[in-house]
Amino acid sequence: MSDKQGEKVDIFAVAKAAKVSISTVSRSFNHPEKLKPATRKKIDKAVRKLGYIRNRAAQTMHGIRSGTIGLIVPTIDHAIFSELMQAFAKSVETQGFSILVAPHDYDLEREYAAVRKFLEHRVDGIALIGQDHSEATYQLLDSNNTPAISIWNYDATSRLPCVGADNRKAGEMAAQCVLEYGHRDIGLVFPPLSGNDRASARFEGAMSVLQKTDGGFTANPDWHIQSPYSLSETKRSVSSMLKTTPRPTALLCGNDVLAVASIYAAHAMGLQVPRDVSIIGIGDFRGSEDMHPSLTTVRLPAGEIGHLAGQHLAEMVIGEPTDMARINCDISLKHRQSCGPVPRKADQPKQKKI
Amino acid sequence: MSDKQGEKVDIFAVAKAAKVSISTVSRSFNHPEKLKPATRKKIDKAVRKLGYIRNRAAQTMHGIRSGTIGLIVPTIDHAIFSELMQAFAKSVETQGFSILVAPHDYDLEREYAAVRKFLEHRVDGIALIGQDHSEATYQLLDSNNTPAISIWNYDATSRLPCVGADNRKAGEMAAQCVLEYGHRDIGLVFPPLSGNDRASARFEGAMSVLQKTDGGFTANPDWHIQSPYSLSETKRSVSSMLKTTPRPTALLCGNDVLAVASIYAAHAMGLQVPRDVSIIGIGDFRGSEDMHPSLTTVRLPAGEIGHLAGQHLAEMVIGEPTDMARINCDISLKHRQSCGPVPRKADQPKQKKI
DNA sequence: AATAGTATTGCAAATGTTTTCATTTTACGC
DNA sequence: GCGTAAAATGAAAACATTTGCAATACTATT
Repeated sequence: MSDKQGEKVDIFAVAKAAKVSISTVSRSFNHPEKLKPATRKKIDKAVRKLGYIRNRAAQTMHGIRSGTIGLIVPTIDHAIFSELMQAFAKSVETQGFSILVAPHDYDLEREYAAVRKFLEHRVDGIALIGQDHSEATYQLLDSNNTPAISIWNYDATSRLPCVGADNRKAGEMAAQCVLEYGHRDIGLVFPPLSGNDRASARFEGAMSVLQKTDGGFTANPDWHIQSPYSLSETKRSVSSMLKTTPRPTALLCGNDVLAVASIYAAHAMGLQVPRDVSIIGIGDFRGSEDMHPSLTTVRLPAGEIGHLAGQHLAEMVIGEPTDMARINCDISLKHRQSCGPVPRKADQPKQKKI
Repeated sequence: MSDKQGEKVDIFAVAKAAKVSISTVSRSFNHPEKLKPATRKKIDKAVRKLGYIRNRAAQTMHGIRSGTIGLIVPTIDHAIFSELMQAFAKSVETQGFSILVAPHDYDLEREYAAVRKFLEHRVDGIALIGQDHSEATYQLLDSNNTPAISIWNYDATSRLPCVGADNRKAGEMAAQCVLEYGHRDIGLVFPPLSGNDRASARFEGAMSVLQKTDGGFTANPDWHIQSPYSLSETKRSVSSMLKTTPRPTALLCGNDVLAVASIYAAHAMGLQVPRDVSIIGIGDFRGSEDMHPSLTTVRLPAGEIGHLAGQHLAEMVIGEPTDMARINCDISLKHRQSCGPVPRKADQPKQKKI
């Protein structure tokens, strides 16, 4: 394979070894069809002999694309973004791009910093999660005419093109589902809403449906938990909620992680799901279907969203400046085992309301 | 903030706007202390007015570091690598690097391709998972004197510096644990071993301990499953293993995903864990501790490994060429609920215990 | 064999920075 | 106010490529 690397091996070294000019070497990479086959072969040989590797930085300087796309996520360490990232990465990779990744820990200042840094690297495109971004971030993107896309939340009025699902509707569907099972004593388990338009939209959707229920939804403040994406913390707070008397007969969770934690919390205190308490999530993360009991949830197709987003952004980068597109991916209620009808009165620990 | 972007805004534009030379502008970024405060202020103003963003590609061409580090993982979409990636990303980020990520789907050819691509981008360092890589990959790394590190598996004879845990020992500890609970009828649930030195090492470790058990470990071929990282498939095959008569009294799983799937499989067929069957994993993924029953497992500190690896690689990039280091992170057995003593004989097929 | 036409190849300018070295400006002691 | 050292700035080369244009080498046609 490669030779000693004592000398730096650049396009000049290759040219010299192949006894051609550097222009010809360059062409052999960028327009191989313009070379005489014999020349191409000579160059290939020299490249292999020297172990030459092209320098994209030098190419980038010519206004040629850098071949990188930036993906900025709240956190890498979360099932839902993992699935998204994987699909996104694969999809842009097939178009020849590499991806730069940065987590910002739900901090919009850090998100801005990440965008800036990526622009310094001259990424060809940038993908952000959701629509909650600082004004500075939006302006930076605007003024730099770097293609950008927002992933995960569909919003017909988004400032950036977006590929995502309707999180409000997801909240509505989840609420609808528990109502249809007859529940009225419903606990809410959501992540912190600020700076997180996905969670906010779900919450609003759920509340709007619940509040116009005439059967009388009980909005008990004790039954409304705000919990971070952490199984253990969520378990703790859900446990204490389930210890109230009476306790809610159903838990509507802002995402599947919280729902899974809720199920564990219920199990740990000896309650059966859904016999004693029904639990519904939003997301349909990897594993939600296979757990026991399997989790009833509103499916948001993370893989599909990631794939489409990647494809779309790549097109924006490569293709003509198309008009701004917004893609709304279908969501669907997955009826599984964790939701069931309201427990009979006798089953409850003490009396139930009305 | 920024002005109209009609004209390209480069260092010349800034220089002109600030009425200084480009050298001065460049210095204001790289050696600000060498500028007269007044000049610095003028330049800052021009930068802000024009919305200038430095071009790292141009810097990189000067042999200056690109400020990127490549991380190549088997898959992004897997809890264990997520945690690792997050820690790694944060750790190199504090040193000012951005990270390029590529998944290779357990395909060493694709891993090679990813390394090549990253080298074209002139990454300052490369991190790979484990020690199983193609010869071509190793040679490429060698000849390019780009700092590289191998993460996740500690191996005293590794070709690259490594930061990881002793996977063989993890296998031994898991085996030791189930033996100490008295189990002899032990089922094995592992991922495919080829091209995966982590899983192979665990398997070998486990087998070596089991085979020198004099109580008589039963190596039943029906009780040895090879299953991909998929809850549903694993559930299926574990279910059928648990239907054999007699069935194993304990399941030793190559990682926590498989262990969790095994627990779900057991639950789904009405078995209790650990009353009817004990289950142990390896990894201690996020969630393993909080599930119900909590998973007994050998903890591999993914976060710590990722953090140390990032720190170490950054040092290799920035600092003097230090001698090759290998870091072995501690692992520990987490005794939790999913493992217990062997069920009394009477309990096995029908009868309930006590 | 000469000519036109075309397929290859080479030259040199351009890309956006950093840095060395030379030059100019400033400050300070007398 | 002058000389000198130190501080600040500028000019130009260097970095590794791509590409438009010019030059050269073929091919086919007469």
